[in-house]
Amino acid sequence: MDEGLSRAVREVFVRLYNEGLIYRDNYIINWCPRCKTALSDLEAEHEETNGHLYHIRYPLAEGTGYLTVATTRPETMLGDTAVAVNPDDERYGKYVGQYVILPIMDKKVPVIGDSYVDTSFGTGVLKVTPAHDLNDFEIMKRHHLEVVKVIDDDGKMNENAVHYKGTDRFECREKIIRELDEKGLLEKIEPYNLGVGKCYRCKTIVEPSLSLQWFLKTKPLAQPAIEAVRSQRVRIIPEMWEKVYFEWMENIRDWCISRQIWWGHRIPVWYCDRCNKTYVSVDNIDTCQDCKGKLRQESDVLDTWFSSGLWPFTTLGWPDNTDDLKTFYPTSLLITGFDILFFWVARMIMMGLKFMGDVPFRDVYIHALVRDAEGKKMSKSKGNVIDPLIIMDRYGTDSFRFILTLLAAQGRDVLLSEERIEGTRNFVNKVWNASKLALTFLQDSEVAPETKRSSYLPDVWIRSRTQKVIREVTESINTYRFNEAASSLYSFIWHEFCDWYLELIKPNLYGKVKTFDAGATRSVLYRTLTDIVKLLHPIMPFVTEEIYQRLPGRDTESVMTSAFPLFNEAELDEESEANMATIMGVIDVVRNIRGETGIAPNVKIGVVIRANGRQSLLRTYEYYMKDLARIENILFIDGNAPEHSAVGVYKGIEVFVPIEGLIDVQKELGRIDKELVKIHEDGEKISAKLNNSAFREKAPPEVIAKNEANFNELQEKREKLIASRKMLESITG
RNA sequence: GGGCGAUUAGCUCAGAUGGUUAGAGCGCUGGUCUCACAUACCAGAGGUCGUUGGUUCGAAUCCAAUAUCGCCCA
Repeated sequence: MDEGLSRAVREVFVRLYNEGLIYRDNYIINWCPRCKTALSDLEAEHEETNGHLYHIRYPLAEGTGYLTVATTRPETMLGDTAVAVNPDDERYGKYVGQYVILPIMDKKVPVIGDSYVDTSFGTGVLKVTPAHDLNDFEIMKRHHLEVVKVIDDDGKMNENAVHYKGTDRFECREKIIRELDEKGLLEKIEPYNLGVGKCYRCKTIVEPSLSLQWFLKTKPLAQPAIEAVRSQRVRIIPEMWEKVYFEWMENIRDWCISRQIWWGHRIPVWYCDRCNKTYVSVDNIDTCQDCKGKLRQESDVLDTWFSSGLWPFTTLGWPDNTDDLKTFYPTSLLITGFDILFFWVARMIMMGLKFMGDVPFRDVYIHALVRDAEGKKMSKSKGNVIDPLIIMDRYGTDSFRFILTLLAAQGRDVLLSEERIEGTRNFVNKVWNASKLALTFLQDSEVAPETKRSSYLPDVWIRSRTQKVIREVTESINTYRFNEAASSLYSFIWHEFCDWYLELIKPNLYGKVKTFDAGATRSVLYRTLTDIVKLLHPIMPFVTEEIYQRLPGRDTESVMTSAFPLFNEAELDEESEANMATIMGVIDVVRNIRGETGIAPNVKIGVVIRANGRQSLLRTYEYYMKDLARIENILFIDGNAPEHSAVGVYKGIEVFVPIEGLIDVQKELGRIDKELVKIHEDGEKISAKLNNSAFREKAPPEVIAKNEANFNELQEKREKLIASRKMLESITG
């Protein structure tokens, strides 16, 4: 044990003891017969188990007849010291004050009345075993009953168990049932599901047992800790977990902190065997002050979670007021799993408030749990564990990290399958290949291209989009929505940067188009690639570092030490984004016609565009549209549409593809019809709103305007498609 | 028994403070080895948002009930 931490633990123990918050008492605790130690309530895990409810007859002491008790644990009857009924129970109320004979033991025990007894459970008669059941123990205190322990620390019956002495508790159960049956006292056995407490460490069924242990009074500590979360001095994220925290804290019970194991902080208490005096001390002591007798230190140690709860300040040097403590307490964030919310987080908050007078951390982020593809918790015994090392070996660390981030939606567990990891491996591959291309465009120079403002639309657009992504990612990370950060990056990089931007700058950088300043484009490419690498770095550290190392004129030795991109509003450009949308929209229309009507990819086509006022924009970027949609030539028109052609519409811009000899007219008519159906369905939904007078009266104007605009756009598109359809039809007709 | 959560395309899931014509990845269908990437590219199909009521001009989103599943605490 670390010297400093040991001191701190003792210090805490002594202070709490002196304040009366730590005490030693006989109480029912969870005992693990295998580990031979007491456990806290949290360390006894309750598990639903198929068991039985045994109905046993306890003969009345006076006269004939009996009371039938129902129990799941017949072996404990040897330690019964009473039988309890609800005094309001019409069936049994009259027996209160009488006695029954405890079978096997042949012992007279009283029938008592206690409102704790649930009349609807079992027979309504409860056997009371104060030494082996918490509720029975409480009843014992109310009625001043005798306490008889019948199970020892090994889980075997002890000397109080008459002829069952030395028998294992479960074996004893069987034997007792047999004996009762032989004596005609076993009424029936019913199947019954019950929650059985098991040792969290070894899964042995714990024995509730009366035992002398050390306890921490938790209510006074819990109250401020509840308040701290309620007032948001500590934020638990996702918020849902606050409810769980409150639920537990408000029903908290005293904490059994002593353990009978050989490892741990030994309890700093000394006993004088001669005069029975007890000392509690930070420093070791060996002689009794009163009788000068030799002192014996408590052999029990503390629950490991006791010292863990002190971790946020003891690791910073407490109880000394060190610089570290002054500087770093309270810390800003704790990231942990929900399974130790009570074990650790709640206790750190309690202890922090108690000893530092302040919370140990501002935010607690409860991360998701990784489960297998079926949603099962991974466990070695089930054999469904996905070994991260094997996965990283197979798919790469970056893709493994990326998939975990992508799936880490708040408040939801992560279901992991190899198939999904494949998807992010492909993304990593995409990033690498895209960077490889970008770097070939940048490698001419040793230094970073000087920052230039570009007049090339895709450049302006990608910068504007990059800024928005920077803003989104930053915001997502700040609010612990890591999956949103990952998915923003995924779609931006793949579907905007790679699918569009890189394709759009190739003609300029390969020197095929000289109208735009290639140097400016190179500068934009450089900045965008750099931003992407930095944005991705927290999630994909290895590939990004590899790329960063290849960037000419990078500003730091490693991407790790470079500054995370800062949102720069000056690069936002809505108009350029709209213009790009137009160009991409027109290209999409052509691709759609090609794809759906089955024009072979290697066939170049002619296109006629009625541009609806966007002609100069489209003309400027004509080359790129041709390039990306495999167009031979574009004809801009104002007047009549070409007769024999397929048609598509983007925001009022009509795109005609003359199909003579290219496309089956029926196929094209079918394509148009499909689109008209879609437009009709969408239009219905919107017009239903617009025709509703209540909507027009009560909806905000901007919502109405938006719906109207959408509706008009659909109508316009519809009219244009219908016009073209008619023309085509007349040709075939 | 008490509490919390989930239920959206074949599968896995996104959808802050109600206003979309409900999205993504994988899978599926058709077509491409187009000079970064076939771990790719292009196009496409696929959903009465568990059910029933309610609030509202308007509900996947809010409320209530109900069903199924999961988790936590007794």
